[in-house]
Amino acid sequence: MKVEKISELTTNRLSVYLRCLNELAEKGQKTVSSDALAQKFHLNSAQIRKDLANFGEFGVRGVGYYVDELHANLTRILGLDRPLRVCIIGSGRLGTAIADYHGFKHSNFEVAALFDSDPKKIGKKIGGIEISDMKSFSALIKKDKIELAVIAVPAERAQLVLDKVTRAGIRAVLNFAPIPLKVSDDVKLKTVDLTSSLESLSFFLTGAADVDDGDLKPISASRRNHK
Amino acid sequence: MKVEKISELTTNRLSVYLRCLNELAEKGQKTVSSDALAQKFHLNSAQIRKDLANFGEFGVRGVGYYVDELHANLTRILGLDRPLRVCIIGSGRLGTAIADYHGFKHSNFEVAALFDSDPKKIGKKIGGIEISDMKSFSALIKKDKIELAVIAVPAERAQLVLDKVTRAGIRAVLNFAPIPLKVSDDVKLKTVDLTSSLESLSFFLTGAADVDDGDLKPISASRRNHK
DNA sequence: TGATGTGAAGCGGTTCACAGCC
DNA sequence: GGCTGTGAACCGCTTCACATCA
Repeated sequence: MKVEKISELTTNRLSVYLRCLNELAEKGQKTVSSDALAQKFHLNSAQIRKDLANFGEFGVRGVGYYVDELHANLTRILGLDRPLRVCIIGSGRLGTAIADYHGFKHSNFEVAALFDSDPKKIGKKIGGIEISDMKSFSALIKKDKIELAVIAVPAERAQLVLDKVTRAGIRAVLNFAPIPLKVSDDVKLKTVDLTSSLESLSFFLTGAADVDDGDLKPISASRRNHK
Repeated sequence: MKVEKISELTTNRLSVYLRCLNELAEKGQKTVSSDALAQKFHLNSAQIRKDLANFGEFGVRGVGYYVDELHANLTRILGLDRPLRVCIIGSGRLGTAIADYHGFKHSNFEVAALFDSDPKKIGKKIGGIEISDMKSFSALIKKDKIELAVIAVPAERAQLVLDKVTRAGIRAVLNFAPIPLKVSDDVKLKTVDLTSSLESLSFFLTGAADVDDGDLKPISASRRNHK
């Protein structure tokens, strides 16, 4: 097994497969075929087999994939076989909504810190987590061994925050600020741009577009980083 | 000018160009070249020219694009030249965060209604908008001429809500529930999957991946709808 | 001259079709 | 027989390169 270049399209799908396996395991199903999975997501079964084949031969010919085994493999492949601590920067509505997001529970994510620079917010608690001062950012990141950051601050401050995040040694960032950010080569940045998503939907309302099912396909806009 | 098939990748970029033109206009810049735009987003200038050429010849050879003119054209192309009313279904943290999202102000979006089915929440106000009962959904959608819906309810209820949205005549939906949804062919569904986004980032932390700049490229996972 | 608009080439991801194995 | 794994074909988006025009 050799890891070639894995595209983000693939990792996104792996994550979706994993969630599906969770459900199947709960239902007590032992095996699943690529075809059965494909039908759930309305994609091609070869796609699924190819995605998985990037990482090994997990299937059994004539049988399919063992649910538990594949679940364990996907969990390991995605790096979810250990707790991952996340911090959220920006304790406005969006930041606190994410801090509180129940969807993370099933994964191994733990929101370990919330930051803001507004003195009025610092010290308050959201879902059991106290909002910390951005001034202590770097120290807390190291102390709590935080590996992922979510940026939920206004666009104007996003670049500054990203730089601080990078300097603190964090290498994976989910950004909600709708602005092109420059990021160093060894940091992975993903941007979710809500306005852009809505505007794209608006375009489809104009009738100039076919309604194609855009799912498990590109979704939100984002900006390409510094090369 | 004939509208061919426009991909969602293109519409996402159009939205990003538009935001950039806003800034340029504020700065008082009169013209901009595809090359200058390309450098802002670190993408290819031919990409930008091709994106725009789908809709007409907006540029002037030897000069570039007139900022104001292109801004007006993009606004029209994206269907943002009239108010677009949006409703948000699910008044948890995520729903209310979106209702309050300042990023929508610059566009022509107006959050016209917030829905929930929890009697304890109905009647409360978020950012000046009262939370309405899901029971009056269809009636309110028609009365307020709402054209876009945002689904921010738990995964278990998402399909039911989507069906209701569709029956009410809404044809563009932004979904935050991390679950494959079936949708009728004439409705455009976009899914933003936060868990999947984070899990994808987690994969990059394992070191199995190159860090490529994934920006203005596929971002969040979502599921393909019913064909 | 300088920047657009665009056919053609290039590239990456998806689908097909079938060999291989349980 | 059934389903995986995979080379090859296919397809769509991106990039190149250049003709075109102010």
